[in-house]
Amino acid sequence: MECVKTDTGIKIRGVYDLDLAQTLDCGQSFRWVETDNGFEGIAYDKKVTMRMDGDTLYIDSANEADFEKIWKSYLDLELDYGKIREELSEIHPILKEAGEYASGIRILRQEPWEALCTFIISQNNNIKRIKGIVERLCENFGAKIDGGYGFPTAETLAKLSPEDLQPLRAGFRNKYIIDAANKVVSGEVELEKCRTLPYDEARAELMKIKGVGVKVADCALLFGLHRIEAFPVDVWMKRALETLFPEMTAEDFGEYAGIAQQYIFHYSRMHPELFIAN
DNA sequence: GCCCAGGTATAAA
DNA sequence: TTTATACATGGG
Repeated sequence: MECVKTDTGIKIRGVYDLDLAQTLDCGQSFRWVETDNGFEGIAYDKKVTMRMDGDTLYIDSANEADFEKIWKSYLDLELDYGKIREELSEIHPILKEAGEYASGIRILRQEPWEALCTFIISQNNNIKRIKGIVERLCENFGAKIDGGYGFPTAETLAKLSPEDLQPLRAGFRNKYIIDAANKVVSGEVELEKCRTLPYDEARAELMKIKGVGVKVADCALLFGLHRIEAFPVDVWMKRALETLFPEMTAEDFGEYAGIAQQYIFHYSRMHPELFIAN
């Protein structure tokens, strides 16, 4: 993997197991939009555009320092997903097939607070509307950056009341967002501790927040704190498990359960006919 | 109008 | 411990 400067940003040669559509537009992050030039989005207060050409990743509006500091980690480029797919393939033949089908998915290392907040918004909601609410959240309360708005900090939101979030049109989730901000700022919930806490305790830590149940907690752990053993189960995944892996539970997927979950989710979404029976 | 969307809090069985 | 219902909003 080698990063060099270009006219418009940087390019990185030797990037494998990465498909930007599968990774940036699969419901783990809500701030990426596909344009003519690639995927445009904001993370860590930086706006960039990404596109792939073979094994080369182009990131426009980025520099080499930010690649080392932000984007290499954000795209999880130092984890060998090919090797992980091999290990998962041993667990179950369908997992092998799902992995091959969605081999360009990576688990983003998003900012913990952003992941927590966006998945609170995601409950009983659809991706299109989630993206709209997140966009309004950033425009209204995020810091102005070059080309857009960063994700608002917990400190900023903790100063507000649920009524102040009315412009988001997020409905009953407003009070959950404010509760999360308050508990993160007061230290009652320590996000960083959730990186190293035993999984069950990390989950319980996040579930102190109103509006955070097992699903939202698991998503925040997986996508915000890179706890890749977390295996978020929603209504769709529950059905996929019952149909495709009737003999298995979430724990059986092992230390890479979160990656397995993403493969299964993508695979099952692309093969809805498997579930018509229900 | 009705149903649903990568759920959760709450009350009741 | 398990099961039913409300919750805000917007698109189909």
